[in-house]
Amino acid sequence: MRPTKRDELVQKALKAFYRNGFHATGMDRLVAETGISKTSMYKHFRTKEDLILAVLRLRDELFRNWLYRRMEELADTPREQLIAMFDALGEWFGEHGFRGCMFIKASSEYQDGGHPIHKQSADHKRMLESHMTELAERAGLSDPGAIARQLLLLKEGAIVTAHLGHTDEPAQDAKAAAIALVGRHGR
Amino acid sequence: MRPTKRDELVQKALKAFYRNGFHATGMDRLVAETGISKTSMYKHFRTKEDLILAVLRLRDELFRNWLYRRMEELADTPREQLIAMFDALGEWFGEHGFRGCMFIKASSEYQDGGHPIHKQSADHKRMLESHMTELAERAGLSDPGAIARQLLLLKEGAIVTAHLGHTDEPAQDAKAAAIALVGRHGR
DNA sequence: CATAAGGGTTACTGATCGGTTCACTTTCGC
DNA sequence: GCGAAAGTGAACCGATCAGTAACCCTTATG
Repeated sequence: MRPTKRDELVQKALKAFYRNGFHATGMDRLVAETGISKTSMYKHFRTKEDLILAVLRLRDELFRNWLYRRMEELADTPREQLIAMFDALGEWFGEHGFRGCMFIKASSEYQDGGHPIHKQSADHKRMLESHMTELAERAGLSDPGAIARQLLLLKEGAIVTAHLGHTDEPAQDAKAAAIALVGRHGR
Repeated sequence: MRPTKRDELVQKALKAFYRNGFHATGMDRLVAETGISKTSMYKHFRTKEDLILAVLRLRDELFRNWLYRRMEELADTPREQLIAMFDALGEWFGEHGFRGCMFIKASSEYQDGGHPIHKQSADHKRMLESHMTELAERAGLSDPGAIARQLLLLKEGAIVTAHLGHTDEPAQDAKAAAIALVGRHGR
């Protein structure tokens, strides 16, 4: 358990990539922004791609932990927690520095479906889907898989729309839609 | 001022940027793929950014024309046309070469809200919104603005999810959600 | 036929890209 | 206190980045 430079690098690289994009952030810029020498970077990661994959792993962990926890804090029942996802998203959209979903960005810059970065982004979405499906099951909704996928479509749509419009309004729109969808899936 | 090389350049650049991304597509690569000399390119466009803006203008025109027309072909009433949007999207997702929404990509690579490319992408989404709102009004739906925004959230979500998962299934999920949403907005 | 515009060719700029090398210093476990 | 591991700084690699310059070829119109 040696938590030091490597973790520090991944954390700071996460911020830099999130703020500026992957292709647009060169390794030299990373050196400048993180204060970590290039030699060190390449001792921990063979390539920039490896570093990006590590960054995405961290992001996945942080984001899912945050979202799941926030949903639980905001509501008690599984049914209400699914709805509360959009309140949590609204909070995120309102943060200054919000720049959309890192995995959508990643898959936009590394579009080929076979690319490791693209695959890892897809994994993140799949993990979200299975969590939401489980929640929908516990909520006793009919066709939990379908409702989970629909809610996630609203989530992704809200994220990109909030980013494009620099507004957190999509969170409310998505929440209203979510309430309607969950409502009619009966209990 | 006849329509020739300039239009040809924009069309071919559109394909190249769509396939490979903006930062990842250099001007030299564009020369190779389009067969048009760099000198010529820079006679028509002062910078790469100008070229990208022209590409996005073309894309906006092509995409909106295609979507609106397809919606009209697939359904007769405004209400049904709103739903048919997701059938049209499903067709798009199934095309080989589908790589998601060009404007989401653009705003992912040029994240700063003040950047012209980001702004133009936002314009595209706004035009979609006003069209869908109008359609919702003609359909006699209550709160046409809200339903239009909700349907567009489903649309954006479906696009990114289809791209990430290499499947056209999100179109059906989104359509089912859309039917539920439009249904309860009564007439 | 002249001329001018549109386009092409080739080579080039300075900056930056991802990645490597080398010589050296700091930190830490034993 | 010694040696290995970890980290640093700076120079350097070939390739590519966006963009420019100089010169030539074709074509259409007067």
